[in-house]
Amino acid sequence: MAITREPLTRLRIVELALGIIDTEGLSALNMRRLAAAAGVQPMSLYHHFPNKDAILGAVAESIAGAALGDQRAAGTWQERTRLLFAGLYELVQAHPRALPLITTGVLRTPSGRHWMEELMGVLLEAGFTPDAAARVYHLLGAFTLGLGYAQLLSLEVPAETIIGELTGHWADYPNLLRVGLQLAIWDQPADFATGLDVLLERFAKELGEAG
Amino acid sequence: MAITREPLTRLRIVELALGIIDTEGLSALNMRRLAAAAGVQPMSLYHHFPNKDAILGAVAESIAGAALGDQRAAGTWQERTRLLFAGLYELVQAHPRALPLITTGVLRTPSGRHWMEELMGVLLEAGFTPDAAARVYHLLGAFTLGLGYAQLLSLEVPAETIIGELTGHWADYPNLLRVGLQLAIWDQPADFATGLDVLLERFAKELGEAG
DNA sequence: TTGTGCTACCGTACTTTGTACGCCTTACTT
DNA sequence: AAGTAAGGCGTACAAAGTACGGTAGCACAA
Repeated sequence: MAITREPLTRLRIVELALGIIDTEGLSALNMRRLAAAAGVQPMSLYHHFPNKDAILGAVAESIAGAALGDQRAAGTWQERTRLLFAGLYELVQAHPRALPLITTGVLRTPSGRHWMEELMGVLLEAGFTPDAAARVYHLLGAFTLGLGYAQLLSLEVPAETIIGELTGHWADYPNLLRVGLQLAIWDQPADFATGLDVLLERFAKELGEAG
Repeated sequence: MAITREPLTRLRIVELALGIIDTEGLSALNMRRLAAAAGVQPMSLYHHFPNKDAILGAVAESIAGAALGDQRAAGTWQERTRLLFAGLYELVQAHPRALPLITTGVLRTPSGRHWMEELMGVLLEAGFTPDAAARVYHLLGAFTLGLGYAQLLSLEVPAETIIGELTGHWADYPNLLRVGLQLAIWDQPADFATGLDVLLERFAKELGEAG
């Protein structure tokens, strides 16, 4: 009665990899660790992927597909844009530890390209010039990614660490002391919504003046 | 007549490391490469730093010191805040490839802490509650960092690569096609200024309503 | 002059991680 | 029954961080 383990597939490898990344971080993911999680010898992974990079790419694709899958909403261009970026934000929040992957990979996956195409469609249809549409994408994209990196940072360098480094020096930092733990407590989704609205409003005004 | 090379010092190691990071990227920096650049054997580096991480930390400190050194400006709180973030932005633009270091390290260096203390001083003095001050920092910080990561991305995945991946699929992406190269051409500093202004304006309004 | 100790630097070797290469087993086909 | 392809494995090597124990040159006291 042999122990029959789950068969190794691309999908299973990707799922396990994402699990490791989410719980232990990107740097904890290595081929031996991943193989062990799958109950298999390291070299077996290479039957399904040519190398580690390909696995990371597949992880990015998987994440992107799940969050950016089918975003086709109605409404004003503001509402539709907001929805598109809400999807991106969700992605970034769901897997902050995979962010470096997402940054370099998402827009190069089919789902990512679709998302981008959709966004450009919305903006051009609303009357933005190609130039202005690119600007909207750049600014909102940077803002959204930035929030993701802030999230990642708070995972990798917990507030206690920073506070620990400050003990004994509070006298030098009276204002930091006053703000204190507020720096660690953060209703990020609410702030994301605020920032997005403010920027969108600005773009709307520009559009009105130009159009 | 022996060839006398520059003596190895902490400063020299940091400068060489930053040079390698700036020109070849973080992943190109390893102890053997760094030693070779200094004209020295790898283990000699360990006389000046306990390990590689310490070198990276010193690089972060050096960068932070240069850009956030002494920022003590007069003016309205908006002007002072803008100046502080302009410094951060400058830092991020000057060494985009060192961004991952900066993200985890800058606020943990003396210069970074000073910057933070200064910022909190400006905001609290302006009448923001500690809570609101933290919010300003979070949002503007994420925005600024996000732009930095966008810069890094454009270095690591050049526009030609992405465009190359799209050839043959343009029919599927009519809107992307219309925007085309505009996506790669980006007056980022101008957009940084715009974004910063818009967000600051919003914070000013909130302050007015609350105060 | 000789010993003592300190600073800067180096050689060797071990560990971790990615992966090239080729073998083995299983299951299905003919 | 024999062939064959897919999936899995064992061995081995290269790149990179670094522990450990030197050595060489200099300063200075006895």
